[in-house]
Amino acid sequence: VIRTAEVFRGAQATTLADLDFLLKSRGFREGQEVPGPAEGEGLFGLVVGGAFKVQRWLSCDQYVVTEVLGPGEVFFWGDSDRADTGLKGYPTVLVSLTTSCLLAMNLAEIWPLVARDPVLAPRLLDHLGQRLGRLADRFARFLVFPAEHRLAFLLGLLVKIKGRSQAGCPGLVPFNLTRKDLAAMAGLTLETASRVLSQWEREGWVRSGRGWVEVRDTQALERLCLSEEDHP
Amino acid sequence: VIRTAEVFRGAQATTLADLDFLLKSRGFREGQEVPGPAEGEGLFGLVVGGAFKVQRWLSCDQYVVTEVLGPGEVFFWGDSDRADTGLKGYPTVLVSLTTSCLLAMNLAEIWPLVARDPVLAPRLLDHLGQRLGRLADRFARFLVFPAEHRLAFLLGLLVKIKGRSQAGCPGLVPFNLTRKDLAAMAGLTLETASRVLSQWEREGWVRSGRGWVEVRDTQALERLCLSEEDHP
DNA sequence: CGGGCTATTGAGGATTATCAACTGGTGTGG
DNA sequence: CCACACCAGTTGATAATCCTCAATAGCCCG
Repeated sequence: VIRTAEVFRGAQATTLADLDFLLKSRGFREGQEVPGPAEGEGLFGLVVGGAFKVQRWLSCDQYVVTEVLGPGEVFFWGDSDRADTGLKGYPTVLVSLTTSCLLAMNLAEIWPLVARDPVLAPRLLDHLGQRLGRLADRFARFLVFPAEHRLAFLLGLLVKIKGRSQAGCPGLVPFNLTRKDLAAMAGLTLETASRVLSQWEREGWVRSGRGWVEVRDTQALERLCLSEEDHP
Repeated sequence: VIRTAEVFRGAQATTLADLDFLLKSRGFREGQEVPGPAEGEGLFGLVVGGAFKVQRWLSCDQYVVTEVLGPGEVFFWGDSDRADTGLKGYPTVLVSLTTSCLLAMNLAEIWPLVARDPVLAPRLLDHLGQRLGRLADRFARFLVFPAEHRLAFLLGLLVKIKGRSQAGCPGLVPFNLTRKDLAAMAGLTLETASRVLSQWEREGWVRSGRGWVEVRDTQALERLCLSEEDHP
């Protein structure tokens, strides 16, 4: 399994052997929370199957999903995000969106491997760099553009995550997704998310139900994203 | 200069020598744009002095500032952001906020150094990880919280960047900052940014003028940020 | 069958964008 | 040195978006 991961491709045999030994596989049911690292430690992980949302609590009853990690993606979960950054008292958590599988190890133990294997470091840096770029993109869009654009862009990202449940339905988001989740990812309330989806359903662009969404007209949604960025 | 940078601390002597040879120093006047990498190449850089804004264009007349890089911060500027990600046609640019100095080199040439030096990779990964975490924090806040919170949080970040012009004025943002820039960083229009600042000026919490802002009551602004996240 | 959760829909209101007019400072060129 | 344009900022009126609150319907589970 480790060998097939994009981030580890081309790594030395000894590195792969060490990873084989260190990384522990863990399964998660839908909606289950990934236990965070212990005090003063960190967690390094790789998503093998399924998907996880990175959820940031803003208050006791409100959260925002900052990222969705699909198969092949990696995370560095610092020791409680360091005291000075982040929303104090409300930590970041990882929650599985569907039946998922994860490989995880102590964060501290990855550093010797990174230092020793000349392939690993560039791979991981590139991976993080891409993530930073994508988040900056979403940040810019979601600050400025209206609800329709945000949801359309978000669905465009979500359907690209490959999953088992998509067999035969290419436009189906491959995991459970309530209106509340969608709203938390787009920075909206579930009411507005519901309204936008209802409108799109009337247009015939999507189909949706309790906990699932299927995109039927990808181009229509792409037009909603592009219409506001292109004025040449 | 290279030796004093946090990201390079503890690196091998040969690494530092190589960096010394590869990194070229470049000065920038206020408002000047950093020339991007050539087609198919990339740029690796370290901010030595001053500050730069990472500016993302959304349309021909609107941009958002996704990050502000201060002294000691590093950037990996990919080859035109890769075709599949980002806002097509409107690239990301780096613009200096004040008289600034930068060390830069070809991105491709950093990989051998990273692969060889066991200290460098963990440092850079940690640096990027922190940046990702901070951006996720801003993302969550700015999606959900109102204008006052966003601006207060933003000013809190900006005054922490150390600069020459702050000598004697600890609350002064150490570079030129128009209302338009502030608005672009907070995802607001310059009118609302102006209104909020005027209000704060009446309260005596800030002072501001043409292109500068000084925070006089840090705690008042911190209260504006905290009031909405803590409901225990 | 009832309780809880998800989703839908409506009305009202708060926030913020948009448009517009205006002020004052800065720099430029005659 | 002054007139001028121009830019940054301010302020007001209006409008649009989206949130909040509330009521209701449907689905799943015990």
